[in-house]
Amino acid sequence: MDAFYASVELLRYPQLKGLPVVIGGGRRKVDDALLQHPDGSGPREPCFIPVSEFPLLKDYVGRGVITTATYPARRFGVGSAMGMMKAAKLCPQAIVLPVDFEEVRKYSRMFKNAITEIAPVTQDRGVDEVYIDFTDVPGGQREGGRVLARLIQKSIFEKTGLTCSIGVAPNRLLAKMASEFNKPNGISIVYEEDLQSTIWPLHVRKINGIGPKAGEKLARLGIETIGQLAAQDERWLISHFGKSTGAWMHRAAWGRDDSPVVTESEPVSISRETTFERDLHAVHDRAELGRIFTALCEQVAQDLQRKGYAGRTIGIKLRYADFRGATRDQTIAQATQDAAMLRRVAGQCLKRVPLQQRLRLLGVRVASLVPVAEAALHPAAAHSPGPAQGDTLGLF
DNA sequence: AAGCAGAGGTAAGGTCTC
DNA sequence: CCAAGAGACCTTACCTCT
Repeated sequence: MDAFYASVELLRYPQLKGLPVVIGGGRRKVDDALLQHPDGSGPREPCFIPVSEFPLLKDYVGRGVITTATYPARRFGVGSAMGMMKAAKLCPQAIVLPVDFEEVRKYSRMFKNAITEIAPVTQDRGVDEVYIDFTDVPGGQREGGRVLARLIQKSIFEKTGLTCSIGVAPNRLLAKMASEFNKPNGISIVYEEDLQSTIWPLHVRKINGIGPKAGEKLARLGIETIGQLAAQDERWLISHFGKSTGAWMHRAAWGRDDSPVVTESEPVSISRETTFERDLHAVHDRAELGRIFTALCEQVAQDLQRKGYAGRTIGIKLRYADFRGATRDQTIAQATQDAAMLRRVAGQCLKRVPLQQRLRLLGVRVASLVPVAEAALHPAAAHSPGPAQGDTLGLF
């Protein structure tokens, strides 16, 4: 989907079309003040709110990053994952809106439903992306897939008012790259024969899976383009990147990918984490950290119950003020989805980590998940959470 | 008794993606 | 004075069992 989070907001506030808008930053839901009449006469229609009343990036205070920027904002150099303060310097006049996850999920379901009505074999890749298997869709091979891609774009637009970009290729690896070639609202077809002409000139970072670290390491080895990567001996790549990654890199550079479109999958872990508004100290801010910690455990427990899972491996994650991180986890005998149990075990994990430095982030994670069928029928069973956890939380 | 190989689990850290 | 949140997967190390 094109600038998904931002495009969803533009449906609600069409007066912002064509303007630089960024989504991200705060933890707020919808900006309540915006939706109320300044004279206090009650709520008003979002589409009638004058552009001049929207909050601007230059007035933003606090932590956070950009989740999505509209294309007009991107022309100022603003983009996903950029710190808000840096973005404010590049484009102070941009309008800022918080993420509305509920709304985003609603449109995510809508566009995915539009796709599966046409092509039933799909694999989720987050809220705004899917892989689609064209193989057995009637007409899926016409014009290399362009006809079907156009049909899908049309259906998504009719049902949601949103645009997307589609890449069609013999496998997922190449399709993903192809989808980047014609944004926004574009279609790109890549054939096997296009490997040398279209793929090899691209930078290695365009391969889905080669991130900043591998990109840097390849650069240090004198490899910039995918073609140069393809020219390397597989054994040499393995010697530098390990058996699995090295072999994969070699295959990827040659456009080879036989991974299937996986339609169903079980989650591996469920977690919640939060960055504090200011860095907190385990001793000095003990009470506040304790509250946040408990709330995280309760949220994870709620997520587990809602999704019907229990887990045996309970862990914490923290980030110090200097951005170094640490994780600890512990596996227990019996899978749980109980907030008090999570808090007890996570509290034990916390004791195993140095807490002299201030913290900026705390997270709670549950893994080794097992489905719990009854969870939906008996949510939050009212059994006693056990004795107070005061001692296990002594550090807080 | 000591050594080794392979499988599987646990733990910690890191990388990558949207 | 910066750098979110959720989740998947990989590597390495260590331990246990066979």
